[in-house]
Amino acid sequence: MTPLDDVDRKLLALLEADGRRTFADLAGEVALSQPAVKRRVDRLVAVGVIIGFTAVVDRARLDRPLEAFCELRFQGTTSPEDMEALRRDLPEVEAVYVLAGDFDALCHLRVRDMAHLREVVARLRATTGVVGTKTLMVMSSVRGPR
Amino acid sequence: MTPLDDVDRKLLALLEADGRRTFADLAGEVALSQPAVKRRVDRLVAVGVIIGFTAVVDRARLDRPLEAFCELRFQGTTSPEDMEALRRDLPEVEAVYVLAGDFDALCHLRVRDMAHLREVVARLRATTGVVGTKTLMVMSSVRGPR
DNA sequence: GATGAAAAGCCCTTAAC
DNA sequence: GTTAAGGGCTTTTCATC
Repeated sequence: MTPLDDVDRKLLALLEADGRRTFADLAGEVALSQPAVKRRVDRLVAVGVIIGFTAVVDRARLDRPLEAFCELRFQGTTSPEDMEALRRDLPEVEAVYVLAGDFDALCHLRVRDMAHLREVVARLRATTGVVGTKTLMVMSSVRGPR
Repeated sequence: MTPLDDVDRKLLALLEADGRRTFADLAGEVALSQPAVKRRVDRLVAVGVIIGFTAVVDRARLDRPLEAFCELRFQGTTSPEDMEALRRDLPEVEAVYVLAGDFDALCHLRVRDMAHLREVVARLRATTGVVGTKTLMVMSSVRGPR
């Protein structure tokens, strides 16, 4: 596949900052015609560099104000795929990171309140292969589009 | 402010799944007129439930295959705002989580390679207030829309 | 306070080059 | 990569419940 050029990179940056910018608008920024921009963006999606477009929702404001990380230790027979399965099985798990080092995985959690967190951690600890956890509370966080 | 109803929640779910869906399209899904949908979405943005719209870019495929976390310890005089400033100052920092507990903050990092990671961690360690770090390498991760 | 209808203008998309 | 054109979408205004 053709490598990305500077125009593609500019388009990525612009669409990362505002995923709803119009092709007409983007065309002006990169000094290209509208159809040319559309073809480039379509291609970026097709090759998977752009996974998709999404609304960034503030879950804290919506329904899950509490955020935490849970470091997990698994027994030696557990595969990375089994660890990643936590994301599929528990809706409170936003992400699972399989680690090299001390702990085997890191779970990013979002919950309604402490009782909910207690319940989720209990479910994690009851998961096959999990032999230990260490939970870290998040007091505040920053991310999303710059 | 008016609390969110089921239509708002439906719109959020739809826009999370596809941030570029048209208002006309959304209107069909929630059985409302186009202007009504636009007003609701504008309101969700205005009140901050929708932080913004973005293209989800696969940085691993693009230019930063390596992912890591860096746990940070700060001296007692450092404010949470100062910790969060790392996200603004270092482009390799995807997110900063201010923690309650052992470490003071957790940085999510994305880098090109090990040399790049070494450089970023060095910059973190050279940051005012940082007195200790512990870096965790990510071997694989799962997240994004289910 | 929120909605629907209508209209003008802009945007998207396709086709042709 | 460009231009051109049709159709669709967005956005504003205004009347309504």
